[in-house]
Amino acid sequence: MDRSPVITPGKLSVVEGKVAQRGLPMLEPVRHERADAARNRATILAAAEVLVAEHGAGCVTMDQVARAAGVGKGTLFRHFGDRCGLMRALLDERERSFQEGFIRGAAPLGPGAPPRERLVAFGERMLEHIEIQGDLLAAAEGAPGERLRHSVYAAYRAHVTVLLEQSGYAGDIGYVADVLLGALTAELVLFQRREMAIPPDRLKAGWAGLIASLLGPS
Amino acid sequence: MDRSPVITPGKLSVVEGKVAQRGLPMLEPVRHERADAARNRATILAAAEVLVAEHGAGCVTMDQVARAAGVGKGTLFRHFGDRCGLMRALLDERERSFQEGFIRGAAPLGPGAPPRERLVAFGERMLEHIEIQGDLLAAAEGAPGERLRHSVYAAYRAHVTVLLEQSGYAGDIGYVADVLLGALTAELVLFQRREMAIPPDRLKAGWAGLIASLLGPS
DNA sequence: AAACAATGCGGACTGCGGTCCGTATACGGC
DNA sequence: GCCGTATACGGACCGCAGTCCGCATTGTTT
Repeated sequence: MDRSPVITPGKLSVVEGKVAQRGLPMLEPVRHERADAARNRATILAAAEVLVAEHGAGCVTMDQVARAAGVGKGTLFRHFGDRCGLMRALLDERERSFQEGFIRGAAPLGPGAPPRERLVAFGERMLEHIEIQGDLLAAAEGAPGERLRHSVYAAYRAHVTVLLEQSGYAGDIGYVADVLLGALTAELVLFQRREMAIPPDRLKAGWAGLIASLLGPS
Repeated sequence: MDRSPVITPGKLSVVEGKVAQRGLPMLEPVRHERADAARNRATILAAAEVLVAEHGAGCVTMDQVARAAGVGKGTLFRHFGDRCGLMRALLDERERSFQEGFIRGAAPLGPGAPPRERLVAFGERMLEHIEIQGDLLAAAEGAPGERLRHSVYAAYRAHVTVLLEQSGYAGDIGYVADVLLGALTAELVLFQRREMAIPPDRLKAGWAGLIASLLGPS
């Protein structure tokens, strides 16, 4: 797990400015992905996409993907680390446009609207996202807590934190952000939708009501 | 999975009054556990307890438990269904006394105190519970959503729902109950404690503040 | 006590995620 | 074009959760 660098180059061609979990900034030299590797990654993603569309994200095994893509299993794991990594890669594009929406998109989701409304819009948008990508999101969840460690979560958390702050929320903002994001978990939402048969509108209303209760009368 | 009834008899000797998920009440005849089976269950639990204490809940395999208990693997799965079932069984006793605490115990956790205070006390107690049983709780979590399906969750949910209602909360009580319980998940709390190094006091304060914000000035 | 279901037992077996390492291939330097 | 090395590839291999099914034990009935 430490031996092979597994760079997962999404689109970075320069040193990623990221800092490892409480570690030192990584100033490693840029390592270039080989041409065949890039080709293989694309092939694998394409094959995986088809299989997932066909059988559902939960029923696709890594061997199936490898065989369908015509590559060895090792290649697959080299590129994506583990099963969840592959699923996340499949989500990636849509996730990215989703993030664009609330960072630079139009109000009320994007900047421009008052923070409370943005918060409500964020939740509603996320619920729709889960509605569509539910299976994939569920399949992308790995061991307990992994979700929280990932950069996607950090982005959501930062967003919610800022909005809470701008709303003038008085309590422990970081804490509340985590709790609020818990309401928008694929695990919970899929349960509410499928097992408790709660309609999307009620979830959205519930979210809006929650925000309203929290931030008090404005 | 359907073939063998797997009754998991904790202490019930009469028909369990439970109702299956939106199903009909189960009026099946009482089947009682054979003597050797009961003996084996106890042996297994004892062995598992030792192993978990020794190596941590996450590092104990089912084969290890089986070998240590001197039984076959099949027996183990027959009794507990799956790995999580075994972990839950280990938690069971402590969980039960925990539940006793807020159902029939002394105020402010138990009845007698105003519902808001009971809610705060409930969260604080749960945080302590996670502090102590964290590893086991994490190991007991299975596939995403399984937690929510279990009767323990139903009990917590019912409790929180009632308290919210008694507090005169105006919004969607069921929804808010689920969200609040999300704040008391082993997954989240262990992450906050271990990876974000948030001290217990801040979590308790965060919870209390959250309740206060939600229910407004009293 | 004998015979018969019902229930429980054990451990070989399967399928899957993930690793390892000997071999093949692409790329930079000459 | 040729060579050396960093990089990537493949698939045999491992450990673990969970299943299956022939055999053993229990306790019940007559």
